[in-house]
Amino acid sequence: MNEANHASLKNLLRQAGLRATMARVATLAVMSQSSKPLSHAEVAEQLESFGIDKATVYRNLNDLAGVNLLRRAELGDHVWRFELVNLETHDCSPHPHFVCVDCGTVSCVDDDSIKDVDLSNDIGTVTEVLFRGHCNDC
Amino acid sequence: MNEANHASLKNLLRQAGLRATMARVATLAVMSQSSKPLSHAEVAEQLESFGIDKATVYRNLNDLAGVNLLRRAELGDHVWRFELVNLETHDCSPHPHFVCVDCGTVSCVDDDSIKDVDLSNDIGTVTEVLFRGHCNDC
DNA sequence: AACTAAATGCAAATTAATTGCAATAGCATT
DNA sequence: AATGCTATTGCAATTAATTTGCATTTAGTT
Repeated sequence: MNEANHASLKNLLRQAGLRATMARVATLAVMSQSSKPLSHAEVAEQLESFGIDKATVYRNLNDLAGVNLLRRAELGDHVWRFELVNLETHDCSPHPHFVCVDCGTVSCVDDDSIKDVDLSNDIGTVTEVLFRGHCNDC
Repeated sequence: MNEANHASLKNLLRQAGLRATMARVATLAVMSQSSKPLSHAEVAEQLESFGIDKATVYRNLNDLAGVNLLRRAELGDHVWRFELVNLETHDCSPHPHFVCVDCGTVSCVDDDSIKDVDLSNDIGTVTEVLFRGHCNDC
């Protein structure tokens, strides 16, 4: 990570009302480099090599989700996953996810054809759309 | 529970390819008397007074879900909930489900407009479509 | 009634997530 | 740059949900 990014991540944290600690900047950095939602454990694994404790990672992921820098999602496998909220658009609206039942990998589904679905049922208000199946790698 | 019910629950189990044990019949009986999805713990609590161990309840709930007598759902609070599948009305062909994160009730979504979605992504093969949200009653 | 595989009870193990507390590190202020 | 206050961290221990190992029991068959 370069200086500029580091500084901007610190600013993001401060603007959100959190102290810009090394562990939080590192957590945000990991999250911003991932294209898919990550579990607590996956983030912790990456950060433990920097000497950051997993309890700290857990607390920080929750803290960051608490100020809407991250989105916390439960994709049906009993593991919390986090993904970076789009910082430019600050678009907190969730998008569909695809969970592979074989390998557990989670992908974001950005296909526009799927987005309309959200509104087309008469049972209630849909807040989350989840697809399960076998990913192309499995 | 009367004789007739008891016998029919046993038949249900045998037809599904499971042994009709006392613990399983009792589990099905509890489930069939509930109008809401129940957690493992809630079912276990009721059955422990009959001397049925909670590990057995956990195993049986999963077994029953495995043969589609129950449906297992996850509402976002990290607790599995089980619901009796309505045998008369539940169409076993795959269709989307809607889970209310407030009351836990699972509804079948039959809206045709949703069915095409399954094929329209390029991440993998979708086998299950799940919507989460707030139902009209909540 | 006897047999055999499946199911059970009990206890212990896993896994994910959280918490208590003393030590440490941000950051505002001097 | 040093000071002080509080939030944050590291570490270990805990909780909660779920699962597993294994000896014993039981359902369904012969």
